[in-house]
Amino acid sequence: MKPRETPIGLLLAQTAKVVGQAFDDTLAAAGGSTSTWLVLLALMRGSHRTQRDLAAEVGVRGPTLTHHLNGMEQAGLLTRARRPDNRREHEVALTDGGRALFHRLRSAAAAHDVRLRQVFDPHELETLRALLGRMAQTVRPPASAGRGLEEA
Amino acid sequence: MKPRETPIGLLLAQTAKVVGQAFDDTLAAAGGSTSTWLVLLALMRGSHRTQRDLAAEVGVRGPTLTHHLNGMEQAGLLTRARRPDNRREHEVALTDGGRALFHRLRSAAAAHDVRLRQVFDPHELETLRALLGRMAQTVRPPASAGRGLEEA
DNA sequence: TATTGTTATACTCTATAACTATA
DNA sequence: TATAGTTATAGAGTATAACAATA
Repeated sequence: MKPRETPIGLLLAQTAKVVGQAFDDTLAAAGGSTSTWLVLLALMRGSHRTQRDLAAEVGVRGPTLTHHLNGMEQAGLLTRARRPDNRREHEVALTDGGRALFHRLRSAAAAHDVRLRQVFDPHELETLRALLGRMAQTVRPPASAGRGLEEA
Repeated sequence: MKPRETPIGLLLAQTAKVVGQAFDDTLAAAGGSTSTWLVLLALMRGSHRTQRDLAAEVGVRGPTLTHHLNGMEQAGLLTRARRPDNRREHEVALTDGGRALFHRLRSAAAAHDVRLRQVFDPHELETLRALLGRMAQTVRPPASAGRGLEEA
């Protein structure tokens, strides 16, 4: 009876749990959270127009984004206003406070990343990136790849 | 201006999110969930005596474990009874239904793992294991390692 | 008193369904 | 009607504080 290796999926899940928790803690200490960080990051990138785009970028559904935006707006991090040219669409704009938090969280996230990187040499880091990238694509084929799993 | 690489922490978080979601879906399709799976796994391992041990093994606090055990007991997956020798401690025992679900989820998890493994050769898999292991230890030093970060 | 576990309560993140406002 | 976003509601997972039971 060979001593079964931990399934790679379980190992990844466990790793993600502790690493993710550590990341949460880091951001919390800087006055934020992972979801706030992801929203701020997407807003700063600016590669969106509608909240739908934004939600997709953050990786959540519309109501979930609305939920986060509500909290962030109340915290004075951003404002929402209907676009004059198409009043269905809402323009989400960061306030100075929002930008300030972004920078603080970015520093915290960067410091966290430095810690993570410290145990890897550049080659390992690249290897890890590549492997994680392939793993992600394994479970989530890049959008327009066709499903072809159950439909054969 | 170099086009900043995605921080490794963020990449790991994103990967974990999609891979974890896929794993959840897999288990849900088999009639379970990740937390149920982790509890079943720990129970089958049997390397615990008290619920405290069990909670630690699963990676949650006491009340969270109680919460899950409540649901699983109601679902007929397990029973709880005070130990005669020390009535403070509760013996958690899987029912036939619990064991059946364990096997079903194990199959589902195994199938999921096969999919994940398909994109890696054995060497890559070993590399990935090693890198993930070191990453986990970076943020969560193995228990009795001493903290020595803020206390220098 | 110390240990084991539960109850009460609450928070975060997420989602679906139904709704409003606009086009 | 179709699209953008919000509201209402719910559920899963987690936690802390206070409690009960047992030793």
